[in-house]
Amino acid sequence: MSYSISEAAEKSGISAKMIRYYEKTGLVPPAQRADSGYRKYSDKAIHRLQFVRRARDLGFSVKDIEELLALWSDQNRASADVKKLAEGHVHALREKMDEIQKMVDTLQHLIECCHGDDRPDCPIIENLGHPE
Amino acid sequence: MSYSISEAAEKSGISAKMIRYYEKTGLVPPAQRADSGYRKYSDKAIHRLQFVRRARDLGFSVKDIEELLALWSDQNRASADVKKLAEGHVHALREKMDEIQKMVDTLQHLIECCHGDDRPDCPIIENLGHPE
DNA sequence: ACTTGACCTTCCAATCGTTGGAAGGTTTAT
DNA sequence: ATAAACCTTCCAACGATTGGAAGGTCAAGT
Repeated sequence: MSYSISEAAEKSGISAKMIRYYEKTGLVPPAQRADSGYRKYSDKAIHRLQFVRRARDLGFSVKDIEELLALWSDQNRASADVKKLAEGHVHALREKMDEIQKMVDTLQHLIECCHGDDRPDCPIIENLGHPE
Repeated sequence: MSYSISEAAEKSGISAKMIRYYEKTGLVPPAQRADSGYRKYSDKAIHRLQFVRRARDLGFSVKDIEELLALWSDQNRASADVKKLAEGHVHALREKMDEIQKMVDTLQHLIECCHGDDRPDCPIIENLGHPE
């Protein structure tokens, strides 16, 4: 049994556009083709796409996913390698969160200080103009 | 007194590349020019760049900064308009944080379940392959 | 006066992940 | 036969930033 690209898109949650893009950039192997030139996808190929989708949902970069796919299909992998990759990613995510948290803290403080009425006086604008 | 683009970059914390880009896209008005064609920046122009820098540090998009700059130079602004803009931005930041937090939670759980040794068994890879 | 190095200019390309559209071919159903 | 719903490739845009190439200008040292 094999599926068209739009069926593969539906089953994997990755748009047809992105499936073609992932193929072009080598993240997934070239799809088989029907006589018409249409791509067709086996269950295995779709499973691979689902793996990619899941990894992207967890925020992994395409580059990371390349490594994850290699580890996935490597029966002799060391789980330590997977763990290291995941830990690095979590670390990056935490840094991004901290960064955003700092922004939110600052903004929230300014927002609370702003009366938010018709008058022009505004601690938010003032802070942007003259941060201390 | 006026400054070169690299001096403006140093004083504002925005790279010369980006200053030119901001000018091209209309975020900041075209800089004055010396006879040589070199851009020159007044204290006021640099102040404007600092405003932009500060707003970007708080994560505002260039589009938002356009509005903030307009409000900044509008003596008749309503602080409510500034507040609304800031609140919208904080809301978006919080959503992004929540998204990342969910990723971190999932990943952290998987990482804790992974023994991380030479053996191939790995709950992280398994989850990517068969999420439940 | 001349050279050197540090600056400046514009223009074009790449990054990352994704979406959009155009122009054209194929399949499917009426 | 025809229309709708697919599919193909190719090219462009998003947002913010960086990089480089090719060439002009400035300031200092000799």
